[in-house]
Amino acid sequence: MAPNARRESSEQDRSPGRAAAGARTTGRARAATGTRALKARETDDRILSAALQSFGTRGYDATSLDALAGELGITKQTILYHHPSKAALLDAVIDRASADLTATFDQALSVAGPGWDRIDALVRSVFRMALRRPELLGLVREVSRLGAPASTRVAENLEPLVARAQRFLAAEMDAGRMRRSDPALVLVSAYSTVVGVATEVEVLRAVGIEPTLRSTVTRRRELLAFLHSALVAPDATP
Amino acid sequence: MAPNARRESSEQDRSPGRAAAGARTTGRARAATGTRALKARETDDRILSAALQSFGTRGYDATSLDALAGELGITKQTILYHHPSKAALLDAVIDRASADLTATFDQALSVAGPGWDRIDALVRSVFRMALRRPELLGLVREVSRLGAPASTRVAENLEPLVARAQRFLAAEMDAGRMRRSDPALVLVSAYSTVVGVATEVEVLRAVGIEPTLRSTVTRRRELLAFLHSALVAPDATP
DNA sequence: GAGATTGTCTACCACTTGGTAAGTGAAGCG
DNA sequence: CGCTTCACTTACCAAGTGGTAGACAATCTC
Repeated sequence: MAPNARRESSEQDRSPGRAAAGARTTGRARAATGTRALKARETDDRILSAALQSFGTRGYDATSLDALAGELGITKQTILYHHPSKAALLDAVIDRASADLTATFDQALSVAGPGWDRIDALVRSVFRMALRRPELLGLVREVSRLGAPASTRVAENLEPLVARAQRFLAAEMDAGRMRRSDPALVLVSAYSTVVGVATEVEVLRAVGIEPTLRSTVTRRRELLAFLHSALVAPDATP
Repeated sequence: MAPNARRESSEQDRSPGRAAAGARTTGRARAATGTRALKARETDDRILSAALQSFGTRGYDATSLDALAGELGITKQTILYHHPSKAALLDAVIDRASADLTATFDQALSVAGPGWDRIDALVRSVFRMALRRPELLGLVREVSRLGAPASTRVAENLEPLVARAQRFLAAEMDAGRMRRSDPALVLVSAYSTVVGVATEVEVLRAVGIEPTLRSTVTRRRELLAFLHSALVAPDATP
């Protein structure tokens, strides 16, 4: 069954890490940074990585804690020690994926120029992610399918990113470099298109496109042209 | 687990109906159309409807045969009588959904004019479907996620539709009414965009759009503008 | 170094999963 | 009418499911 009963409050009450994260030297109050705690955090890290991988590709329901533990060489109960339930594990995975996504985009945008170049950089970033870390986009889609408690979390986590994108689109429209329309709707269209083209391998295969590296480059170029035509104001760009 | 071991051949060997479908008067060889067989076909129909609904919304893994049987007021074994396994049930559901999709599109295109009007009609058709029969598009996406044996079946079933769309795009490009580019790639972009916008309710919610009927109309209009800008050649349309 | 704490494991449990075996009653057939 | 076939059911089952209880050894605290 889908995860229904999830505690909505209580934030991050799961045992190790996080609680004192951010401050490297925790000082007094709880030293907590011995070799033991460190190794535990490493275990938790491996758990989160494997869970992200599996949730994002196989899916949440299709991933069992036993299987997860199996491929990690630990027992299921170790997972349940770090995360009190499967639903809580999903929450933690969502948080990690959100952080990864945000970091990747921030990095891509930080080296990009102004105007259209930012969209170009973003699309390239998404395609690179679809190739190298397909589980990230897969998780977003999977969680969006799972609905209520989990999808809300993703939405909250990615809200800064969304807000930033909307501000950018609005500014571009104000400057006359883009066709004027509702930024939120343009964002949804662009998001659906980019993620769809980047991820829906099966659909590509259905229309006779084998997803090789070569064809991926072609697709990206084609998509950028598609987006450019749709977004940029007719007399704005060289 | 995902459905892996599925018999690939043997076509439609599931018990009732279908075998002699197409010929109203089966003549000799097996009368098979008594009140009993009829009622059986009706049962199978209800099974397929409920399964399509559940597979398309909750997902394949999240749907148990017990739950399915429960909401139908029959026993799980009745389902397994009509379809030898859950995977076989999925195949049957895919066939039904494909037929529905094809029929809907055919109908939409049969009343549409030439050129851009055909795309307009198609997009409207998809949006209507996303509102009234969300399980159909949901199933396509779900199956595309499940991969290998099931997704192949969808691809095969929808191949005529895809081929038709590609021929249409190629013709439009030849006539100079559309920007010249790879029809297959344009099709993927358009597909991703339309289905994405039509189905990803959670994403919409994330950017602050509540999916009311009113906003759906707005989104559809906006998307049509988006597609029009991306596809139509600059000096082709009024 | 005694005792508390922490991370991990062994053992178990109630429940659900897809699937099988063996009927059962009624419609169809000669 | 007797007998077969068909649509469907009751009764199971082995293999998993997420989750709990408790033991145990390594580490940290004093």
